[in-house]
Amino acid sequence: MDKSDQYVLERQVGFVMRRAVQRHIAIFSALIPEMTPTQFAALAKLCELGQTSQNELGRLTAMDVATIKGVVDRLRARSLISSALLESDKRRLILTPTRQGRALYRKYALQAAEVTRQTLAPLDDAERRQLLELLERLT
Amino acid sequence: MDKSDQYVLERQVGFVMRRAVQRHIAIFSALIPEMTPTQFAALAKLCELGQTSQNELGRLTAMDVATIKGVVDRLRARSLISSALLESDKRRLILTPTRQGRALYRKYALQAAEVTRQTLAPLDDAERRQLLELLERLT
DNA sequence: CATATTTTGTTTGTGTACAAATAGACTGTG
DNA sequence: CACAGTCTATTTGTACACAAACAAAATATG
Repeated sequence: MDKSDQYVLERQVGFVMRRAVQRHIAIFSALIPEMTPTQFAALAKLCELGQTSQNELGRLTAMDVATIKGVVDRLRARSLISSALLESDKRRLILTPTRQGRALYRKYALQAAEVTRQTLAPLDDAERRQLLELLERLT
Repeated sequence: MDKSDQYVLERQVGFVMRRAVQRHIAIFSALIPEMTPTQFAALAKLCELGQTSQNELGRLTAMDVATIKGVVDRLRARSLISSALLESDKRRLILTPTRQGRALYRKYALQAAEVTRQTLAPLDDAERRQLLELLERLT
């Protein structure tokens, strides 16, 4: 038996997750064409907190420093968030959602929950809970 | 109650899957630093088939035309695959793994299966099967 | 057989995602 | 106080990922 018989692409978690993510993103952009999942995650977390540093926002949304910078730059370019250096610690870039940012978040919060619902539509309630629980344990 | 109460980032499938994928990719690149998961998927599928067109390889590995082109270009630049126009249908770019490509695939096939094992390590056997089954149904 | 349609591939542009290098600001300890 | 180490942010470079527009080749259909 060949060593490579152990490996079947379609049975690898990485491949299956990648496809599930692709479908999820397609559903997201159909329901919320105005922004990407990543941008919405950052905006949502910032609205929830009211205010944080760019670095902490990155940690809370699971984005590394370079990634969160790009996301923040694009949100700021659209006037959805504003930024200012913190006086008491000049390393920190403090972010705040603007009025438009908060409005956009409110506008899409229900839609965003609907994205999760549609993504999980092929599963029943118990299966949905199980999937989320299992995925969380992979973290 | 605020509309946005419906939305908690940490409970959205998209967010949880994204983090699970991040961990998976970290495990992959620790065990197989020589190539990316995407490159390995393309090489593996091509070795399995022996030969296909770029377009079909993209479909089988769930990559769109622009993505598979980039992946193929990089694999070819490393002499892991070769390409030639098909005489009987000059639209098609037929890909074949080189000897080095096949050798590299054989070298890492077991490791790639191990990546899946380590990724699923927090789960027991029944849970692993369940997770894969549930994820597949989201496709 | 002529042309409308489909298929394959390329190109361009935008947006994650992460590693590694750099710089400036803070903190802790001697 | 000095300064080594840490933290925050930026920059650069590479690699997916997908939409949209395009060109060339093949196929279908009238």
